[in-house]
Amino acid sequence: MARYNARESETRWQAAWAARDIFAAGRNPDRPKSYVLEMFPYPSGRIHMGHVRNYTMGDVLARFRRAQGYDVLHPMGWDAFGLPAENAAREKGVNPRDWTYANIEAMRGELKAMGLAIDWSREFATCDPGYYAQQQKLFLDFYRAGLVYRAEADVNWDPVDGTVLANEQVIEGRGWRSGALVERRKLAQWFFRITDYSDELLAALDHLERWPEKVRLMQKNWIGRSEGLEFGFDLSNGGRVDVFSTRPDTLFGASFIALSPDHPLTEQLAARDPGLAEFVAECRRLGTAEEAIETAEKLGYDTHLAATHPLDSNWKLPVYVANFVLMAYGTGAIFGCPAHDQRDLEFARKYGLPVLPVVIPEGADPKEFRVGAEAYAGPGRLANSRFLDGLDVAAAKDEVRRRLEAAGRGRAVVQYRLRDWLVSRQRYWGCPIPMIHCAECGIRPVPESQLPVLLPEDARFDLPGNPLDHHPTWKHVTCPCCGKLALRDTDTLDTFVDSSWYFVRFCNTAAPMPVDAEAACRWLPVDQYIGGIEHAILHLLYARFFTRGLKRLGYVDIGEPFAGLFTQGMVCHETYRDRLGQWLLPEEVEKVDGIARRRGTDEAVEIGPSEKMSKSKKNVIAPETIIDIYGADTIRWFMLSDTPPERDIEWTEAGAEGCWRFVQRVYRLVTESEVTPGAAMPDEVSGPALELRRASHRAISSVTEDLEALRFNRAVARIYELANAISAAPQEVPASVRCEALETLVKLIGPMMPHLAESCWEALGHTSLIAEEPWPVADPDLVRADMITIAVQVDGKRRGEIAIARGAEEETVKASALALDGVVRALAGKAPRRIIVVPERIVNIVT
RNA sequence: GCGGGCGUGGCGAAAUGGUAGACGCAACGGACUUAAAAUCCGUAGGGCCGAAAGGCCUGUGCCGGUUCAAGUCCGGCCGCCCGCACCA
Repeated sequence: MARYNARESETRWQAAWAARDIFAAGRNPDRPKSYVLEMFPYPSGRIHMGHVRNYTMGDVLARFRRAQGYDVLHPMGWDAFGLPAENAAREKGVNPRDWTYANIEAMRGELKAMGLAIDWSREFATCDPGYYAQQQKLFLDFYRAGLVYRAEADVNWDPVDGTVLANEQVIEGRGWRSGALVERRKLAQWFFRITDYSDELLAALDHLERWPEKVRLMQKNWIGRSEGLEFGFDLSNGGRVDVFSTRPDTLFGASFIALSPDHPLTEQLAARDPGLAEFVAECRRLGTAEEAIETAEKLGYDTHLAATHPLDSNWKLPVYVANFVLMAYGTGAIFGCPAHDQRDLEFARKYGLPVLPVVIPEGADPKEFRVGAEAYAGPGRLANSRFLDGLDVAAAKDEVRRRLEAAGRGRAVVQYRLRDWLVSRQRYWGCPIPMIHCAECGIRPVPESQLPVLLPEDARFDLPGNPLDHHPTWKHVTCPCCGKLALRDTDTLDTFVDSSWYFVRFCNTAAPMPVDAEAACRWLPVDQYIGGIEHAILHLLYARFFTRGLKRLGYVDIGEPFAGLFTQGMVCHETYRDRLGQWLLPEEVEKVDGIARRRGTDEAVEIGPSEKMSKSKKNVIAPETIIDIYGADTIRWFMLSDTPPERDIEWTEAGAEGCWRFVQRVYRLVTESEVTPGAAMPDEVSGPALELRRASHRAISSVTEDLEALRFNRAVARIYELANAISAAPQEVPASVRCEALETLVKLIGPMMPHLAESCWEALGHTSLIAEEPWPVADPDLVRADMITIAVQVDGKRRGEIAIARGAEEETVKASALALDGVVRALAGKAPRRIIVVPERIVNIVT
């Protein structure tokens, strides 16, 4: 029996593709283009199953498009800057650069073993000086265009590691590595002015039709647009405080003013009020951890200031500092209307403040309506509000706005939750920010002639803090303006900057400027982007912003970077624990008759639920191991089979074996069939031969449709059906028909199991590469059968089926349906009242 | 709390309002084999009747509705998952 040798075949075909360089993009400028991209990996050292799933999907699409006649760009690169390299340097004494490039080397080998149809000539790493040099140029362009600025900001400062931490790296108020309590520090930092595009980033979401609804929604919420009124209250100390409200209609229900603990006025007051200073300190200790917020009591501190109601100068409101008011949103101060805001209600109840309903639900009596434990946030008519009484909410909002605007005390504003993007990082392994700080001239960009600002290779990692900052010489430069001694900016850019334009650079990785306009025009936007949902906001929003910046600068002429987005599910596996509750690796466990034991012992192992593969739970399978055992095509087939691509998939040994068996089965089908390549198809085929031809063309039709829609699991099922039809075809089927079926099968598996397909194609007598063969086209006459089987129902219950010619007369259909035994029995002599015939679908006889 | 998604055999899942469970995994029976592996053939939602052929009932989380016809559409529950969350 012929055995398929995956290892030998895969090496051989990978070499054959490389020798002919068939995956190079841009070789067919006359063809339509297709840019297929998967989110590039961080070079951690090894590829994992998530990568395999992601890159398999992208590869199938890239190969499918190529076969369909597109000029395909399908590149690969490395998101290579970032903290892990620096940590490795601190912990193991290696150079971050050496560590990173060694990882890239290892991972490139693993990716190549997957047989990906990638144009490797375009490969780059974001830590290549050739890339980050261009990024520095872009940073300066953005700076000159007003899209970059420097400002003081509160940041998470880890006093032990001496660096700023991202929010995600602060766990319960402590640095994730050092365990030290994180401090809030005000530091001067660089920002990208993403909020310039708040409205546009929001509005354009509606046109991203090939993006998952979920991602668009998440971005929408993140941008968080709300319309309201900003207006001021005069204070008894002669000052004034501005508030923002989306409910100015409830202004006559106001009971108090609340300032954020971080409000400038709070700071000013705290300087002379130790009680307030203590209160502010306590608020900061509580922190912003989600759990703390959820359970924290509404706390306030009475400043004993009085605020004058803007619509009634005799009305005074108490001014509190409250722990629930965020400086980051609106103006950092609110007016509290307890009757119509749950949070304000809780606060009012605690401090004995009035709760006056001013919006009365339709049908309720304004005199009777009371607010209990729940604030009323619904629609209604205004009451207890003087000239607003009787108006609905919208009209009341308008009226308050009109009056406050007329009085010069307020204005309609649109608030966004989105904040500018802080890109400074006090770290070594990133793109240096090309700025110079001069005592005389201030902050000056590094002149372009002096770009790139390269990272020093002799940094030390044995000290806490930023290695660039305590490098003995690197930061000392002369000012480009006055020539006096000055200092480099020692911060590096957030690595999300690197990934915000890498897909643009792929269009021409050798361009002496950041973007080769002609190449960008040819390839952009990315037609299909594939990656994990975890980037739904950060990376995908930053890239959308960056594209707009690039457009403003004239580098690109597209509105959106990614025309199509697909977010794939995670790869999961069962978890295992020993008697002591310690996690076990899958290879430490063996299962006999469904009972799990520690391999080589009789120690019972507890099988836990299937969860995302993670090092901490040890439920990981190394792709390399699977490729070694079964080959790349098996692992690729697994990733595409059974589970819809957007859902989580569970890796199982049995499933992998099943895939491997199918690989062997296809190979056997091809090599054990007697086929005569090129034999002429008989003019007339009928019976089983016709059925097989139909099966082939149906498969072409449905697999094509499924791949277009990225429904890989359905495409796989259709391919199984074809394989089953070929197996089941009787001897008498002519070799030409069998050959057509086999060639179809091989072409259809081509994008999914490319090595197996090449071997089979060769076995069928071809000397060409299937990777260069066009995608098959279905004959519509063969896709639609002449004879069809339709179900016959009586009163909606299935009672039989009839085989009938397609396009048969309705009367004929009715007659055959009524003649069925089952129908006669079910009717039991009753006359049908109505017979519904849906052509080619169903007959329903209603009594 | 707000927003979104999902709920179908032992499991992963299919199903333009039109034969529910395609296809795969696991399972079971058989063939081949000294034996095993591999392979091939067959069975299979649940229940009942029948020697069999076959027939009947029931079935897509629960309750109701629309329709000749509902896994699919509408209303109301229940459960699970994800995202956001003191956003004024």
